[in-house]
Amino acid sequence: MRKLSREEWIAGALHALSSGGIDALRVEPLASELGVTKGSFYHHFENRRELHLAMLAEWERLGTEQVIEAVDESAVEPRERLAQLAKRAFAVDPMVDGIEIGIRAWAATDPTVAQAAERVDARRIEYVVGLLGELGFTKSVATRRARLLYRMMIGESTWRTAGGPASTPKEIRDVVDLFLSYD
Amino acid sequence: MRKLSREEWIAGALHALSSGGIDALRVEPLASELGVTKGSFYHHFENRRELHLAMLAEWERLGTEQVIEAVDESAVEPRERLAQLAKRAFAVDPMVDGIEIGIRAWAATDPTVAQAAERVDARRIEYVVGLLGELGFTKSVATRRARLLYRMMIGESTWRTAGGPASTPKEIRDVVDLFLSYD
DNA sequence: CCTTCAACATACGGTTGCGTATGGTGTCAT
DNA sequence: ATGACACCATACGCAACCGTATGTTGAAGG
Repeated sequence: MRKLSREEWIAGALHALSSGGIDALRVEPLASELGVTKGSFYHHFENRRELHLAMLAEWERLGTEQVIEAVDESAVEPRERLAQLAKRAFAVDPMVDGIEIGIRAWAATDPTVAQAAERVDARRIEYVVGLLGELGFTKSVATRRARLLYRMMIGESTWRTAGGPASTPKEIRDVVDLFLSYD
Repeated sequence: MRKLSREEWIAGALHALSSGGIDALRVEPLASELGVTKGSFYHHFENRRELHLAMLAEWERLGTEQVIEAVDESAVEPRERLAQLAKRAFAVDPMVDGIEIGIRAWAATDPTVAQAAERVDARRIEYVVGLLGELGFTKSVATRRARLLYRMMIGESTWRTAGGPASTPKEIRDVVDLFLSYD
């Protein structure tokens, strides 16, 4: 009899979300994939909603603080931190891409998810604005540029999920350079 | 007894896709929303798959040729045509946004959809590359810039669907200007 | 060794939705 | 008016899945 933790259920659920969307996340198939029955699920969670909220919280943590901390520790120069961030954001990881678009498609029908996505977006953009500020951009230009850059990063995720080829290193450099050119 | 055409079913299906994703597109609820029963559906379509393919074909048509024709007819100057395209791409239309992200989330699990999305993306980018070429960019720069711009447009759709605020006119102008600056 | 409890299995009722079979209704041409 | 046909309603069997109720197992503590 296999024993699972609540965290393993959440990880498995995020994997399911990534590869099939929130509606493909069904308790019984997921249990089957994890090698148990739904008896296990309803021991760890009240219902599907509770799992959904736990997934959302986990995504919010993984997609903001964890990334920001890693980038901050990678370099001191804002120019280099921006490059590191771009490298991460444009990194090919179908799992991460799938979760990202899965959450955003989900947000279209669930206000709670939409609010979480807005918080994540705001936090990420705020970080990029900070970097651009350190690089000498005015607040207003930095904000506009950060929003542009962020949209492009989301676009990259969405694009790759739909089967498109990833951006090349040359293209990524082009992005950063383009966004660092003054008005 | 209300009478529907096949086209009305497709339009209704695209609406359902837009507001709930492909998994929320169920025959019986959709029939109910259209004021008929599923007897009507199975008269016009063999099964759900046939509806899916019809939706895909309709999206492919609406999202490429129809837009390109409209833009081409709107102006002769490539600079103006690019502005028109940006205006359209960044226009706030929850229905269009929803369909776009719905298709792309769907593409993650259905190879046929992924292929259609790739065709659409290629066709759209090809058009932008043509515009940038007319503006004096070299083929390679034009291609890179077009891909950047296109990712940003997808990002805009995805962003808005998740509840984010639309780009302001000033931001849109900033995008076009930024992308027209030479290397 | 025996209790206890966390972790899981199993069985069940209820709902939703797919696809089929068959019957009804309005419209049009002959 | 009467077939013929396009369009739709209704009823059915079937499968997937949710959540609950209840039984089972294995390990840790006394």
